[in-house]
Amino acid sequence: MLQLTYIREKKDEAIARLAIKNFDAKPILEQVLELDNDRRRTQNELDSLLNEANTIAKQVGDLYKQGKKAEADDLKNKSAAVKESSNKLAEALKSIEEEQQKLLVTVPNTPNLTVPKGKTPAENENVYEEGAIPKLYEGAKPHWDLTTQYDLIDFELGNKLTGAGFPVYKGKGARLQRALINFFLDRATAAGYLEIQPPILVNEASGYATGQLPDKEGQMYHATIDNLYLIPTAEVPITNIYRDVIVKADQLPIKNCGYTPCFRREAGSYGKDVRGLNRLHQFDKVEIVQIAHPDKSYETLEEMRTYVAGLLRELELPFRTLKLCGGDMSFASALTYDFETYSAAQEKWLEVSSVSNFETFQSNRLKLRFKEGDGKPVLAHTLNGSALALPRIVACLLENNQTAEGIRIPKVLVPYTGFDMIK
RNA sequence: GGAGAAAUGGCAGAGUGGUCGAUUGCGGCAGUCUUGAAAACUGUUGAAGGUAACACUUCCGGGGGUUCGAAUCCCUCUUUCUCCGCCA
Repeated sequence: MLQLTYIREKKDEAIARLAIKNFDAKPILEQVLELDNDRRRTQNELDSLLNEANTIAKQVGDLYKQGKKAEADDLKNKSAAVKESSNKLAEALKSIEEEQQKLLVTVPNTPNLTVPKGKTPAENENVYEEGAIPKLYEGAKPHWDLTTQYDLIDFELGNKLTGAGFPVYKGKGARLQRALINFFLDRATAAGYLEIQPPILVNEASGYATGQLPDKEGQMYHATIDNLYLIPTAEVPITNIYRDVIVKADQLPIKNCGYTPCFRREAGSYGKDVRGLNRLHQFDKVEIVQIAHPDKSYETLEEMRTYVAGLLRELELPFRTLKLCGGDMSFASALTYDFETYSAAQEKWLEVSSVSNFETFQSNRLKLRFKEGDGKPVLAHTLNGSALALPRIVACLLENNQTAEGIRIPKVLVPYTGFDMIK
């Protein structure tokens, strides 16, 4: 959620920046500001009425002490009238605030000024590319055939147990999952991230604070009996650790990482992109989260970007980094880098990580602030990224490393898998 | 799941209807002293709205109520603790 003071002070800048996301902010922001004036005026009136009521109450107390009962009763009547009008104003204030809030939550984050204009993924800016596209041997197969051939992942069985998009990993397939998770967690810990193991169900308040609710409600699995949501990413519980928290400036940056399964309903996704591991309802991911000083958050973003690139390099996967254009960015992000690895048998790039700076967009809803010395609390910047999501990495590893003799495991993973070939 | 107790500022812990946003201690910050530090002493120290700055308003787990007036009384929800039951 955008900060009201920002809209108040830099409305035109906000409108210009939101135009990069192809969002016409002018009418909404103007309405928000109008409501803001209403709100302040109403609050002022209410405050002076309450002041009056407080004064009367004190006088009544004094009069009783002095034994002047008749005068006290007089004042009590006066108080009743004041109370009636203050109640009315309080209600008006509440509805103004609600209306304003309703509008504010529909406004996306203002993108960084370096974000390229554009509407579709085709307009994302390819900022970096590394690694050679592998040439596969004759008879190479897509991963969904390899997983069957080597009995690594059983999609049909998952379908029986739960439904489409819930695969069952078996034997070396399961071991490869565990290896990747441990590899990612070890690397993150070595890079200074504190490992967190959060709950994978969260309450409504958490969903709201990181922005999954109310707009993306249909994308989360909802355990209605207890009104809990299955997390779509570890970002939700980990970022919510800092909801309503004021940290000290010298604690920044805060670096957390966590492995969790992630659950996504993926309502509205069809077609060949959902084949095999490309799009699942349940998948595993290690997430990295940072809370940074506003002056440092873009340095932090670059650091995270370098970190993710390092992981892909170690896994020997060809990858590229895209700076997302305004139209392809998420609602909450100010700047996002996507990482894609090349899937050699599918002959296409697959998104495996997304690293974003949210600036104060999340922290405003979270009320996540930091304090410098005796200064006033200031909203911190939040950032997060996948490091990494497993399924598409697995797809690329299987496809790119397949040989007539079997599938080769990258060197860095061998200590974790305990085998160097899947035969 | 049953019975009882509790929820107050970063922490501990007073406060049971009237200058209580809240005594006090610890912690934090600033200063005095010191070559420096510690100790001691002095001062300061919650958040939100509002204002040019004050004023002013709101917040004592959440919500509602009683009252001229609520941290204090009532209702309700949540959470925690103790005992019992069940259990990976």
